[in-house]
Amino acid sequence: MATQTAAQRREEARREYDAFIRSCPTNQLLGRISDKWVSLVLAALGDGPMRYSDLARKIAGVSPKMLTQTLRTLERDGLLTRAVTPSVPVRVDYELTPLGMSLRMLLAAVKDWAEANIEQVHEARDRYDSEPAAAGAATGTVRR
Amino acid sequence: MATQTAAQRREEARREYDAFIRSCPTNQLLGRISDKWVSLVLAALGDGPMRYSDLARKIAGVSPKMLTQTLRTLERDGLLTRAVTPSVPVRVDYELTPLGMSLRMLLAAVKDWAEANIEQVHEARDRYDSEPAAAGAATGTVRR
DNA sequence: CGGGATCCCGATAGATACTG
DNA sequence: CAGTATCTATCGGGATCCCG
Repeated sequence: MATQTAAQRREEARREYDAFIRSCPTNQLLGRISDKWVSLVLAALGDGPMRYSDLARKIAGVSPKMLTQTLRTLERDGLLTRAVTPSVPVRVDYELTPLGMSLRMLLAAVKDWAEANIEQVHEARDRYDSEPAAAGAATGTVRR
Repeated sequence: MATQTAAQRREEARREYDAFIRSCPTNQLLGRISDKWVSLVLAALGDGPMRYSDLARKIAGVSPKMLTQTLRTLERDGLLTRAVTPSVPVRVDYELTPLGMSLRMLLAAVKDWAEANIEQVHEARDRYDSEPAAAGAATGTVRR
């Protein structure tokens, strides 16, 4: 057991890395905003408060479970507020907090970059895909 | 079969939504940058070109497979270049393109937001977690 | 109306082993 | 050195049913 395999060394490194990742604000944020539904909820609530069912209709395609789950984590992180009105049919309103608004701004920046550069990305992709895959093309990997 | 269930209607909506999503540059970009390794590779290459094994060592914890996969997609999207030098031991250098640099800037903006606001998020989280879960607390859900 | 609890499946990250 | 090929364990996401 003297000589450590490369895999063993990498596993140890991975632990440190994992610990680092969890404490890294940037990765936490990336994980949050890249969530499939988060950006849509944030966008939807940008026009003002909405009820649960309004959100469900506006986002169209989201299951109740995912909508609730998304809203819960966003509430937990202080990005939106949840107001329950105990009327006869219950009424629940969601509204962005200033912090949520702020995140929405950041998302807008992301959107701007995407719209400004997506064309270049697509061109690069087309170029790459139409490449002869160089000489040899050993196993014939198709890269799709 | 006259009455459509809510699930059926939602499924149809989901198809439209999925088509929309795939064509949405913002979501494409979010998917890309939120990839676990992409941000790390981009960060690593910010200091200049690096060889494959240098990246593997610097990123520490990544498996060969994931590193290669990440590099390939980034190359395909025109965010970095891959230069093979057919010397005796093969040598491969990776370097960011201007587009890649640009994306790195965006990521920096994300990082800035994260570092500026992560504390607020953590505070909100602590507050949320220490809440009595309101009156009634029916099923005793613990929310962890 | 606004959810919670549960089961299930497809996608994928990662370990492992091998190659030019 | 710079990957590729394969298998498996995990896990998010969705469907479904039920409750306050």
